[in-house]
Formats: sequence, structure tokens, C-alpha cells
Amino acid sequence: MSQSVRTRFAPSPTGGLHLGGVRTALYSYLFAKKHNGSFVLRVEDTDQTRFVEGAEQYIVDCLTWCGIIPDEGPHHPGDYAPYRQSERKEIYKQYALQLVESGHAYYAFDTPEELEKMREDLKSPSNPSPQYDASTRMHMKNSIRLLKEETESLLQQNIPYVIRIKMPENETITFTDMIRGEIKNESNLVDDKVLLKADCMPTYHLAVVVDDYLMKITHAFRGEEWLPSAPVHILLWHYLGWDQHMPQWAHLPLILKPDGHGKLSKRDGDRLGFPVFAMDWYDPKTNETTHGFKELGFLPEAFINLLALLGWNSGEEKEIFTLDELVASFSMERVHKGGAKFDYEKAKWFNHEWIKHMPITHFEILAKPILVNRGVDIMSDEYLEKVVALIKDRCTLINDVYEQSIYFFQTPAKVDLESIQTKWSDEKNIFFNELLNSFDSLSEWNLASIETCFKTLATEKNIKLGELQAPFRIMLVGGKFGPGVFNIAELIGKENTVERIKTVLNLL
RNA sequence: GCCGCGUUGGUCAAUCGGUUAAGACGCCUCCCUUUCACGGAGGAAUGACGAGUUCGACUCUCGUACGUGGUACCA
Repeated sequence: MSQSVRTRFAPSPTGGLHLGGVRTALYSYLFAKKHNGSFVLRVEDTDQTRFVEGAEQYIVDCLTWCGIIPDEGPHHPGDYAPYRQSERKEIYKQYALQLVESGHAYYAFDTPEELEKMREDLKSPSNPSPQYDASTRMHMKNSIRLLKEETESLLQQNIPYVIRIKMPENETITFTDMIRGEIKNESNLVDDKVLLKADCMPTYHLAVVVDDYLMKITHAFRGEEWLPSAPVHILLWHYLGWDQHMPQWAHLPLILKPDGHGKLSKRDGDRLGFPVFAMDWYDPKTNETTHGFKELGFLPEAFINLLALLGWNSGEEKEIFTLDELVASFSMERVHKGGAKFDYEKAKWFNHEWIKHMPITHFEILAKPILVNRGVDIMSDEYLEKVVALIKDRCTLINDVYEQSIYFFQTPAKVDLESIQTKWSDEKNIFFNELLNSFDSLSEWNLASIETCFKTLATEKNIKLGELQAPFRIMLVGGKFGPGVFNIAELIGKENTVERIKTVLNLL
């Protein structure tokens, strides 16, 4: 009988907000749901230097928007609370001390200056970054080198200290990654990582292990950048006596910059003009707002769809997936090993597909606030629905609805007169003047009557239809775009149509 | 520097020793539409390099190159 699956998302205050972080959450969620397990949200709020006000709520909001709802977490209490690291401080310390007790960790009293001096003194071209490890720890101020009485004396004097793991010598640390298979590391190459900081807060290394154990996590997903420190975590599970409970690891491939190389970062979004956050992120420290996919007009369905396909593939040609379909199709075996470059064009394509497949009424609900917020008088919901039916599929982002539909509500602010003028003639002038009269005498104003009226007059005047439709369109919408002209004329009504024609005629 | 991980078109990617090496985005051409999109048809474009194993290698092994991550009292 297998234990039920429990995955978690433990976002860092800043990193967890990026595309890569949301994808980690998504994969963790998909995997858990696929196996009828639960998904736990754990919040790292211990780092005072980087954590910002509102980050926790922001993470919850992003996940909620995506439809990834945690079963347990700060806002969904489960059996393993608390879920905020700041509220678990004592727990971590207890285990750190247990490790010291068993000889797998030790106190280190070195000041930052002393550490820097050591690194400076030992630095050489062949070893640019000396480590705190077996080769150096006997020269430092720690409980391994110091006599027992000296250590106790320092502790009693309340000299600041950290607790470091004592890496073993000449051991090969092996573990299995669900994506990459067996991974080996030599213990000599890993340094004595700090587990408990001087302020008594745990480092990530201690926190993940303790939390994953206590919260009974069975499968741990994280970014590939954690691979180098995995041996520390493996050893911790071992030293704490929890070998039997260690989760299975999956180190997800990185999401890389579209141009050049390197991990995708917030700056790339600013620089290249696309979002890297799920939702608008206001940083109170810099007083800056970074735009998110949501606010730019992406649908949550499209967002998780494109994110899921960045590093995973079903093996079939299907590319459009709902969350439920992703849950059904997802498998770790098909997660890629290599990093993927983010492609904003493809991201927009996903959104466009989702808009095209969306019911008009649903689109209308999303479009209404966008128009209203920009000061557009939408007349009535019935009218809006007709407009939306005509322009929905022309929107790549939901926000495009404004540019695509504004001429249905207002006389175009700018009219491309030049395009009309270059092919203008007296005959056309006469045609449009007579058209006004014909429209006026029209008893019914509908698609068929408008079209017949227009075409009849064109035939009468012996002018090609195309020569007339182009200027007509520009008169009504301001430029060469939009759905069928007669559809537009029908919707905006006789009065508006006549008025727009007159306005432009006067300008020519 | 050292260590880890990776490498199929510009991008996302299928292939799990035998294929004319899928498909999608983007790009180009044509059709449709007398606008612009949508839609349809077509096109250009890919196995980093070198050895080895094998009847046969994109696929397995090794080396090289390149990329990327780590090397903090950051995550």
C-alpha cells in the first residue's frame, strides 16, 4: 500500500513570484492531483532582508488566479501547521541542536570579517572561492577545533554563532532524481553549509528538510539551481534519522531568457517587453510596479497552459489543455532535462487560442470592465454582446478589446484620411453624397438593406465595389481594419453611420 | 578555477537502435476575405563536434566544445 502523495510549494519571497516559481507550483499541483494527493503551500518569510510586505498574500492571489488552490497552507489550515517559517523558528533550532549533539553539526563563532579574511587569504587562481570545509575548519573558530570548555564559555558569553553541518570526508553521496536519474556528488567538494543563522533563523537547507519531514512531503519539486546543494539535504535526512521518509526529488529545468542566455529574471521582462510575473507586482521597497500576465490581458487558462508546456510535453500533438486535462496527462517522465527559453510570441498564441475557444458571453464578462475602466460608454449589455461577437477572435490579449472595439462606441478620434485621399475622385464624392440620401430613405436598417442599398448605388454609378468599401470602412472605423463594413454600419446605427460619413466628407 | 546539470530547426519540441527526423510558434508564398484578422494550402529551416559499440546510431559509451547552475549567516 503506497503512501498518499503530498507535494508542496515553498516559494522564496522574490524568486517564487517569477514564471519559474509558478511553474514549480503548477507541476507540484498537477502531480499531487494526478495521484489524488494534496498540495501544500509553505511560506518562507524568515529572511528579513528580502521579504516584503504583502508577498504571502500576493503568492496566494497568483496561485488562486491560476486555479492552483493549496489544500494546506497559511490560509487553508491542515494538520501540519504552522506553515510560515517565522512561526516555526523553535522547531528548526531544536533539530539543529540535535545535529550538534550527534556530532553531525557544530557551532561556528567566526565573524563575517574572519570569514572574509579566510577566503581572501586562501584565494588563488586555481581556487578562486575557498570553502569552509574539512580542509579549513581546523583553522577557524568553531566547536570542532576549540576545546569543549572554550566553546561553552563562548556560548555562555552569548557570542553570536551559527550552526554548520559537518560534511564527511571521502564519501560519495548518491540520490535519485525523478527527472535526471542517479546523481552523485563527492562530499569533499561540498562545504560546511550554515544550517542555523546567528539570528536563530534556519537557512533554506535546514528548513526544507525539517518541514518536508514534519509535513510528510512525499515528492519535492524545485528548480535545477538546487541540484548542487542536494547532497547537503540528503545528508541531513540521513543524519536526522529520517532516511525512510525522504521525499523523491525532482529538479525542474530552468526557464531561460529568450535572447542570450541565463535564467529568466524580472529585468528581462522590463528589457524585452513581456511579463515575468503572473500578476502585477508592486514592490513597496522600490515603489515600482511590474506588470503581470493577468493585467496585460492573459487568461489564467492560457497562462497555466503555456507554462505547463514549457518543459513538459504530452507526447501527442495536442497543445491546448485545461487544468483538468493537464492533471490527467501530466507525468514526470515527460518533463525535460534541459532548460527552455521563454518565447513571448508563443505565449500570446496560447492566449489567442483560448480566446477563440471561449464563449462570447464569457468574453463579454471579461471585456466589460476593461472598457468601462477606460471610460467607454458601452450603451447596453445587449449592444456590447453584439460588438464582442464581432471582434472577439481578433483579440490576442483580452485588453485588445479596447482597440478592436472602440469605434463601435465612439466616433474614431483619428481617421486615416491619407488612404482615402490618394484614391479620391469627384465620382466617389458624388457616390457618398447620394449614399447619404439613400440611407436616409431606407425604411429598415439591417445588414441586408444596407448592403443592397450600397451595392445598388455602386452599380448605378459604375464604380467598383472595392473602391468604395475601402473609404467607407475608413470613414466608419478610422482605418483599414475590423470586421465586415456592413456589419459595423448595422451595429452603430443609421445615425452614426450618416454622421461619420458626413464628417469625413467635410474633411476631404 | 572546481563541481553539478544539460545540448534535435530562430523558439517550444516528437523519436525511447532501423522514420522521407512529427507537430506547434515565428517567418515566407499562395488561396479565401475587394480591409485587417480568422481559416485553408504550401515553403525555407534541425540531430554541436570527434571517436567507439553495432549489420545499422539523433537514440548507447567515451572525449571535446558550448551553454547553464552552484561555489554566501540568498533562496
